[in-house]
Amino acid sequence: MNITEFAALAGVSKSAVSRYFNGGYLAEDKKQQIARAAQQTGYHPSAQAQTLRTRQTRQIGVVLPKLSSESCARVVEGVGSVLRAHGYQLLLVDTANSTEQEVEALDLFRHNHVDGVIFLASIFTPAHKSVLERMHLPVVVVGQKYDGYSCVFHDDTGAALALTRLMLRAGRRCPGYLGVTLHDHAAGLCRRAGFIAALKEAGIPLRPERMCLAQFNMESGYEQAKALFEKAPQVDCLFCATDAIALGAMQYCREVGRRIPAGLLLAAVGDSRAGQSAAVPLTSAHLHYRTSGAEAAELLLQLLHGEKTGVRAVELGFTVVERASTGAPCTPPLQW
Amino acid sequence: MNITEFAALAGVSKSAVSRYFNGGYLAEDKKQQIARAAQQTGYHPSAQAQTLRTRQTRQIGVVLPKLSSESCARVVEGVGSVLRAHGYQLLLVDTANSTEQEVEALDLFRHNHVDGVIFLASIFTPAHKSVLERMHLPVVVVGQKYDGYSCVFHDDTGAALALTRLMLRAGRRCPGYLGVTLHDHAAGLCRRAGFIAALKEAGIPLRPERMCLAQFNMESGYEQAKALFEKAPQVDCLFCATDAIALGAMQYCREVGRRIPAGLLLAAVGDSRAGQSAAVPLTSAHLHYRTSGAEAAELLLQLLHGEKTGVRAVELGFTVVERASTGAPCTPPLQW
DNA sequence: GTGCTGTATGGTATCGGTTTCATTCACTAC
DNA sequence: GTAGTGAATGAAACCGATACCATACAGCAC
Repeated sequence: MNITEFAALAGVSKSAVSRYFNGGYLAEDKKQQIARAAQQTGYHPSAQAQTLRTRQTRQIGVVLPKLSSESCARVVEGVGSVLRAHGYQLLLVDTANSTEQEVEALDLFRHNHVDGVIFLASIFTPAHKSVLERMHLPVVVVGQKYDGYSCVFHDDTGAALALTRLMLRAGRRCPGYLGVTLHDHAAGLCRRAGFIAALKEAGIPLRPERMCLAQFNMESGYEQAKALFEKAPQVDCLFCATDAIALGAMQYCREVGRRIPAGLLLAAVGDSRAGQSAAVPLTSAHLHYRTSGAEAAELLLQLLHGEKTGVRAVELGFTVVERASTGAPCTPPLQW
Repeated sequence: MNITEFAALAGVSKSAVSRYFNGGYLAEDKKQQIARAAQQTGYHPSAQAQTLRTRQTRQIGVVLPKLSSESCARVVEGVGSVLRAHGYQLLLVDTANSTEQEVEALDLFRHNHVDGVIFLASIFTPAHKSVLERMHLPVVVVGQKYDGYSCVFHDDTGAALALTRLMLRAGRRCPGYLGVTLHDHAAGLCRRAGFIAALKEAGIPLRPERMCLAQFNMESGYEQAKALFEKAPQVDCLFCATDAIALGAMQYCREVGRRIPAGLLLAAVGDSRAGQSAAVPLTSAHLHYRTSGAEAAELLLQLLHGEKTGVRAVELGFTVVERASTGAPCTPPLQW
């Protein structure tokens, strides 16, 4: 059933029907006629035809590295809750941590004419830069600050600083570091910077042999913890860039009999559910991922509605949740 | 740039351009002309206009209860990987566990003319039935068997049976049960049935005071574990419908000093990351969620391509991963 | 009565493609 | 030579809406 048929059935013109659904001058009796007919037939205007004419899809593209990562999923939850409330739908692409697929997905959205894009960023390459520039669409970058674009990001440096500081203030003097690739600006570079700042603040020299890089998973955390402790057994507190890495390290400690927190303090970023109920509940910085998703959506809505706010960068804070892995008495888990 | 302009620029007719992109009789020299022009201008046909004419959106609607649930995220990963390989995009709706929103989302997809729908089902109400019937689209239900529709589901009964059996064979005789609402056919009804079957098999009478219902989260698991042990302190092994519930129970045991596995064997369904690195690594049934997502996508593709396979129900197996919570020596975590 | 404003109306062009159709042409078969 | 076939072509109809436009009418001020 299309608008022409429906209009005939309702005994009015196409224009009247269009005005009924979109607002516009329309006599009361016609409104009622159309309402009745719509009730009976279940007629609904075709979203595609509307899109073709209005050039609005009311769809937002979301590009993310890994959906099964708890943090990503929370960001998307936040994005979705806000956008759906405003009548937008989410077109999701999980790029499985592949830079190539990321660029491909952004390009797809460019052609597919979504109304806007939310990009959960990890690593920025020149290819990203290029595709983002060609994209004549509102874009909001989440998780990193990226000049020239609206972004929502976290205080990764501050979180790492606070956690490391916490461990140093507990009297430890041989801090270790398990991070991720420095190409990842937020999780790699910033968190490392925070760690280093804490050392500097405490007057502790930086020792490269106490720092290792891991992948974003528990297995890699295990491997790198092993490598770290073989090189630097004297490490007495350990900052990890992600909860998963810390859990790998915890597993290693469990196996070799190193006690936490007695022999090693452990802290990480992410505040995942796995960290909460870990062997030794994990001290972690809560990064408010759901909030950053929601905030990104709000920013995008502003761009979409053409409010003259322009490009804005929003930095969100963090909450350090102290648990047993840094010697805190075990507290009830943070409410999600 | 639209097809008319582009055709003029390339020095061919609209029809030729259309045939170039869709296949059809076209002279070699024209093909090359068009290819060259496309290269230069970056022209791409409008997806919306194509959709209007062809009535194909190449988008698949996915309805799910909670994205930040690890199992849901994995299913969606599986769905996405298969569908994207076939040129389909995912339109995601997270219904936040609300039945109302679920029905609303399905209705939205019906009007929005996605090519098909994948529905991660939890609870079926008459409203679901009604909206699914009106939906003249291919639908695949994931997580539950639902007559008349293609489904992919897990052997929930078998998994619960196997886990409970495992604990009983270890010599325990007072099994407890922490489940979820029976309105949830798979996680509620089937897993309870498996638990009961194991008791029957072992000749152990069913004791209602040893069975409690919880919500799908750790906090509720904690509360219900407390309730359970206050009613039935003699319980010496506990089956939980989900990992999160088991982790709540574990937390309670930790607080009251009940030892696992010495004082209580604990097993659940889901094999989450949190369970793997829990205080006592959790024995759990791995349900192959990613696979079920992929399988559902394949089923949907068959329906979309009109292969005369008709409605099919696919049941997937499970893998019991024995860990310390049932007394197994701790094994390395299952590769995801 | 005239001019102006705001409400109401339906016809028609338009969005950007695909598909049908009639036609032409080259080639083969008889 | 003629009929038949398949390749190639571009004009035009079509998909289902919205937006513009010209027009009409009622109410009010002057």
